[in-house]
Amino acid sequence: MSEYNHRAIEPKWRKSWKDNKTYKVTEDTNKEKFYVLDMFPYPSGAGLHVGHPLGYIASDIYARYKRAQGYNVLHPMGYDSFGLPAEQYAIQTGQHPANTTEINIDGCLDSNGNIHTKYVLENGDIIHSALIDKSLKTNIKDSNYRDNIIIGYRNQLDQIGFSFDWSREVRTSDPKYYKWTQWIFKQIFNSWYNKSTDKAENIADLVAIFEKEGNANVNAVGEETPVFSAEEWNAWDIKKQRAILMNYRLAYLADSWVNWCPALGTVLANDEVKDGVSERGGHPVEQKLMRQWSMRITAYAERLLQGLDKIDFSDSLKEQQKNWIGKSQGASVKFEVRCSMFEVEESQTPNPKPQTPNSEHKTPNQIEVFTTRPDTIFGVSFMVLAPEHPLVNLITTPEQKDAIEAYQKQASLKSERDRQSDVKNITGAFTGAYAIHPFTGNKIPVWIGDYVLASYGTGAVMAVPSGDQRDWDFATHFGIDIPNVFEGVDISKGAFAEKEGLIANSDFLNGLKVKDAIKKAIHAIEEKGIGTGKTNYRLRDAIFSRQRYWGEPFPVYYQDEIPYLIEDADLPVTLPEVDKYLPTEDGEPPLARAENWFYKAASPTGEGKGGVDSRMEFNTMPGWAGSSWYFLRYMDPHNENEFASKDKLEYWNQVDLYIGGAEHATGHLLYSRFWTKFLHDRGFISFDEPFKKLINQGMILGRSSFVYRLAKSVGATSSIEDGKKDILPMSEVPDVFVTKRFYDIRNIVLSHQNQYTKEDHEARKEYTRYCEIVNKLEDRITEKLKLKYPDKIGSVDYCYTDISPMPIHVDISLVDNDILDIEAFKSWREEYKNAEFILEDGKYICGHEVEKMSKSKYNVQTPDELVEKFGADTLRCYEMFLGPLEQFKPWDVKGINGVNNFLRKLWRLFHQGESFNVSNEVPSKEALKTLHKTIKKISEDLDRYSFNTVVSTLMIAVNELTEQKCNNQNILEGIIILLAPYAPHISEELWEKLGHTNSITQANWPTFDPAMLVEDDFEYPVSFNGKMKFKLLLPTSLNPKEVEEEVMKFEKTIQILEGKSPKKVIVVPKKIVNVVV
RNA sequence: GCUCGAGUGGUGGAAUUGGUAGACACGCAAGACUUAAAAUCUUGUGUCCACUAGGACGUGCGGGUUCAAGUCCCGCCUCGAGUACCA
Repeated sequence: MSEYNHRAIEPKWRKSWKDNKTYKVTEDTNKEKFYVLDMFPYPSGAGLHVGHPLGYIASDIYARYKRAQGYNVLHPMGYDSFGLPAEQYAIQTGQHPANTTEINIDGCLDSNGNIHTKYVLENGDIIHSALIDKSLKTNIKDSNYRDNIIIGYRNQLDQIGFSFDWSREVRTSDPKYYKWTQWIFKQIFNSWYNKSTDKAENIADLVAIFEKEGNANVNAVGEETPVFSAEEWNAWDIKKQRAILMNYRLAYLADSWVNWCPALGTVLANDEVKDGVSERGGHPVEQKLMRQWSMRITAYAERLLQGLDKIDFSDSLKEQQKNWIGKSQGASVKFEVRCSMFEVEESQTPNPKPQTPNSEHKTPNQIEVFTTRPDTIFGVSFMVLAPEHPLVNLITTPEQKDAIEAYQKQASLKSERDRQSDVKNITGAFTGAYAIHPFTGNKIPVWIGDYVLASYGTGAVMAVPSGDQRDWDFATHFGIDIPNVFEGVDISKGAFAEKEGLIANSDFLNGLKVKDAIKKAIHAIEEKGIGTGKTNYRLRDAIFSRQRYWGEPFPVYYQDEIPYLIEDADLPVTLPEVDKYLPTEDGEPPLARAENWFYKAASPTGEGKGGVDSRMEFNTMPGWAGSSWYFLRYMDPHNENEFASKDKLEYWNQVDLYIGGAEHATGHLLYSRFWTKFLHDRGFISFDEPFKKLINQGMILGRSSFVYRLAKSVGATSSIEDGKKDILPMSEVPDVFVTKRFYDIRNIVLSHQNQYTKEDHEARKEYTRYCEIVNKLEDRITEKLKLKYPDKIGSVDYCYTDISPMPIHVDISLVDNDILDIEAFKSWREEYKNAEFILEDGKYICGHEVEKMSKSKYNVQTPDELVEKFGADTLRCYEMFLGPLEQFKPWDVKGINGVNNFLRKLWRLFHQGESFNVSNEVPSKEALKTLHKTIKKISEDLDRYSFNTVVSTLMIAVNELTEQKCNNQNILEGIIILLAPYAPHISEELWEKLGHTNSITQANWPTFDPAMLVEDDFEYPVSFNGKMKFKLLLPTSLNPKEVEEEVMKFEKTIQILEGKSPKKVIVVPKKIVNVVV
């Protein structure tokens, strides 16, 4: 066996690793730990394409590298297995999502490659949940039925040779796992956020305070709650007490405006909505007021922001989180409102309450606003309220009532999306009411307008048209005053929004710089008692309910519509069986279909009694629930008493390296940081950031191939009188495909219609030539058709002159090096079997384009076929070799041969002819130099996560050793240890052949010895005025002065200087010489 | 619009702190082996001029700092990502 044969080597070692549990890891306090984690996947039936394993390969390499360095490495994998696709499929087919999820993960084939009988019907048809393409009926008698069978995520992953400790696998949909998701929910429910200690605390402590002294001194994050005394609290019944506590809980039930997606039948979190449509599926989303569970993530806004400084995430990701949190500093100010209606309407309570978590106490005759520019308060010439603002109905004068109501109605009909796309359209209505300027006493009109959002700040703004473009536009549109409060600035064309310059026309702020004016203004506002300095966040509380089936049930039941928690002993609350996975007729979530779903246990704590009046919660938790803490469960995945033991949590601690896609920037990565901080606050874990270092892998894009089809039509050339009846059917006319050159040349000719450069002339000539070929072909086709269908009317007409040839995606498997396999293409589709081709140099050249990989573009490359053809080691190296991990890059199979050649070349270093052949002689100085510079470079590269350059370095090493004809055992052993993280199978095989009985995964990373790289000579590049002219080999022992002398003596120097003497000579030892002339 | 990131041969990319631009690989071309093909090996390959020696230009564009700039600074252009009435 002298040739490298991955088909023999790779299965052998994968079996060995499995049998010997090579990658099983236990807590070993003698070793330093290292935790390498991948974002776990949602297991879809479509399986993996080459883009998916990219991050897993990188993390696997890093895990293996750290292991070789002596770390105890935790490197687990699992599945985020709750999710929409399985549920949508369940709705369509009635299949339980647990079944399809299992199929997608485990696959349908046994170890011999035969389908499990449970997926085969009596007549041999395969049940369609086992098929990748569900629309294709497939029978086990079909010769290639395996092509359409789900291989299973796990099987696909296993082929690539990852070093995951699979004994730690978790699945979020496994009741053993979600038991603890529910348990964590209970902790969050039973917690409140104490602003004084700046952390989450047990709600029982809060109850104790209420019982003792009421809530007057409680400084908590939560809904506005009227002050009550201990006596009042103690006198209330449990229902009332529970209702009050809901204002404080970190997981709370409230009526909130939510993103309702009718097509999906559920609400979505803000990060699940993109451009006004759902991220998954692109369905429209509307605002709806619903009773929902929410998580009070806003309590953590500041800590989530500050925590970013402690963690190593990319700048762009930190930036995204910062924007999402959206901190802004300024002041909140109250404006008095004068309105004759007040006396009449004052007693009425406003409703419905908008979602304004930050709003302070308001009496009905005040409008509270938030501003970041209190320095411009003298520039206020009107106020604007959001149309939904509760004050609007109270302050509107009778004369304006109709106009206001009409506007409110119009605004409420607009979806979020319409509002966004309608930014330029300025709309609003005057309420008839006036506010009083707190400093000037001027009357300022109060308007409503939908450019003010009900959900941000207080839902109202003080409009400063001179300093804010939106206010300026509004004022200009409605003819409102624009008082200028900036010194020497022209505001006739637009607002001046810069935070620079001096303030003018502003009484006590005149002549101050913006920064100073802000301070002074806040001071004055506070002194007057009309407001305070304030910080606002854009971050909203996270909606935690989903009206779906396939998610974690809440550990919650209701009595008198008050929620109570299920006892720990009764966890997990498992998903009940339902007849359909759809909402009920009255719009309740699918879980409401479950029969007799009540909490039957009597509660020992006396809160809620259980029984048939204790219905369970019908909502389920969102996708991010299970993924917010899974990295903790890997530490102790089988623990039945705790989510993970304290010791193990302490040992494994934070994730040292986390790799995954950037699409989770504001979802998963923010939520898991939030839960980690919460668990830290409540003393369950010792750290408050989950991920120390994060790398976002870039997407691998597909390289699509195109063929160009000419437009065709069938025209009637003869009349009916000729005795011919039917018109020739279009499908009988063969398609004509032109090569890429025709397409290009046509575009060139058309884009330069009136220019007659030489190139254009050439292009025209070439184009004419092509057109003639097309004409001839057309004649030939017409003749053929006439013979075949003598009694039909019509001739073919190719519209190459006025209709552009149409680029059509063609399956990349039919194209090699842009050359189309014409025969394969003809049999690809029935409609192409008679197709004709216009070639160039006898070949059909396809066009290409880089786009996202997708089935519909026929550019998907699966790892399976590459593993089959080249081996997993080649695939692993190639995916890394492609370019920097973070970068988006096109997939192109062409280069994979080069990487495969490298492994074969490496194999040959160990062999001579047919036999394995390594020597035990003392290695040459050269070979040692090659080895040690490789050790140095690879270690440095891996330390900075430069995965691609490592492959090049290994190639260089192998090239050099081949050149040196080195087959020295010591050297080659070093090289394969360095290679092992990238190509573990071949390394294990060669390691074994070198006589080792242990696994190469136990070998130590070689140590770099600088002495091996010491050189006697250095080849100095000598440049003149910075331009390199020649190289000169000089002893490294020379000092700069001596180097200069040697250079000046050298004949080429004298030649270049032409007798002139240099102004200066710069010598950087062992780097460069620069002669300045 | 705002924020962040990126622009280097025919292609993917390398150049880590300012110090030989284009490593490594693909592709292409020529040659060797072969009846032939595949595989393998050898050589060449930034552009232009000279086609030998050599010279000029060259990292999106324009300027600057420096003995020296892909790398630092200023101003633009293009592409990508995120975000968008956030007061």
